[in-house]
Amino acid sequence: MQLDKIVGYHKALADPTRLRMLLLLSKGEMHGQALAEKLNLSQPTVTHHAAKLRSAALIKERRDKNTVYFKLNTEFIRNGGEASLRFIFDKGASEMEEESKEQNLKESVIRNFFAKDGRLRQIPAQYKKKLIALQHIVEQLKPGVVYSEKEINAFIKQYHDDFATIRREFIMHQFMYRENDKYELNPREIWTHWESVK
Amino acid sequence: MQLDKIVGYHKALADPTRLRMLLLLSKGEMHGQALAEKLNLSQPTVTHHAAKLRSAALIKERRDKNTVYFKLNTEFIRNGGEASLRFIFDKGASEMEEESKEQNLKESVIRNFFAKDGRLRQIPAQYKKKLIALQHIVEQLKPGVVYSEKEINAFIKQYHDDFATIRREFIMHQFMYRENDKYELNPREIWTHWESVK
DNA sequence: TATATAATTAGATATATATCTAATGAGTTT
DNA sequence: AAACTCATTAGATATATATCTAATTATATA
Repeated sequence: MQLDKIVGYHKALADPTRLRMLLLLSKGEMHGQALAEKLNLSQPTVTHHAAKLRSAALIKERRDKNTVYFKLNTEFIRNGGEASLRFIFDKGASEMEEESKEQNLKESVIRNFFAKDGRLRQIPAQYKKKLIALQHIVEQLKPGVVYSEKEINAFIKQYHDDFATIRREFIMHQFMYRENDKYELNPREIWTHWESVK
Repeated sequence: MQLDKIVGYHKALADPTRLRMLLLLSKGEMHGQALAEKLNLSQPTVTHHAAKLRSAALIKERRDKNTVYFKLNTEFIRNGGEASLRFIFDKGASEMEEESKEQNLKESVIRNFFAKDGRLRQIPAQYKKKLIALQHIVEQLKPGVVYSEKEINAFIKQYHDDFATIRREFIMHQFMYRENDKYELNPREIWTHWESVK
């Protein structure tokens, strides 16, 4: 049971200093020293908070020379808050100890929505099943590889003709990360954040 | 929503025991003893957590005889999560008044620190005034243009001989942005320094 | 009135964490 | 190589908080 992920998410946001950091970053990326100065904190304190925000997937970092720039993980923030409480409502009558149920569902989705040749028959309408199908496809991409939009489209078309929709869902649900029309897989921790809990 | 409110909201959700309470309550209302038993906790501990959830408006209570029943504050939970992060993307309205107040200071700094030929007499020691002087200079650069370090140095030397210090301050205070020795103006929203984040 | 049940408050303790300074690391510039 | 700059790690400290037991309060019933 991954309550810990949700707890971590809210812990990251349960501190005024970190909220102020996010507020500053909402205007654009900043490096550590600038943040420390704006917030009247020491650099180590900024590092401390940045680590928490990063491990909750709320910010991303980029390094230039020896300075590190932080910026919001915007897409995640937009979706994360809502997702973090969905588990309260989406949870059926089933108890927490039934994690195997998750596995069954996964297998049934793959069995029923994917043809023998591996193509996706149709995009599941049900939220949970859709995520499972998306994840099944996205797992065929290689971590760390930067793909062009063309490449992503071609890749998706192997599975389904509506590549535009699926490509958008990849971004929407944090399976991938897009910058300047370059696509890259997000780390697994980010896109296994919630779905196992609901 | 105020910063403290948001912090309180996330603090309430930043604990596994409280999440499990919400999960239990999502199936229907329960009284304290039942919760204590289900969660393997003492009654006082349940009281403790219930108080936190209540003051974050996540649950409501009802009393019958001498037992207290808890239930989810469903509407709030459905809306509150989204709202709690919207502040990051909204523009703070209270910052507007501050800006007019600072206009006077700005004029006085430009009057006192810049000579008639436009050169900077000296770099102000006071933090706020220094920022104003830096901004006054940096505003002469064109947005969107990528400058080399040589060009930046030459540009600054029109205003002051110590170009190295001022160039560093440009970066430090987010007026400019450096990547691979190329310099570029940051968008104005980033270096509008005098809205402090309290 | 006395007794029983549920909840809260008080007080103690252990763990977590926000922050600082000092030391170290990593990368750049001279 | 030495000096510089930004970031991180280590270690210390103070505050917050999750949990317990014991005592108290509130309500109901015999």
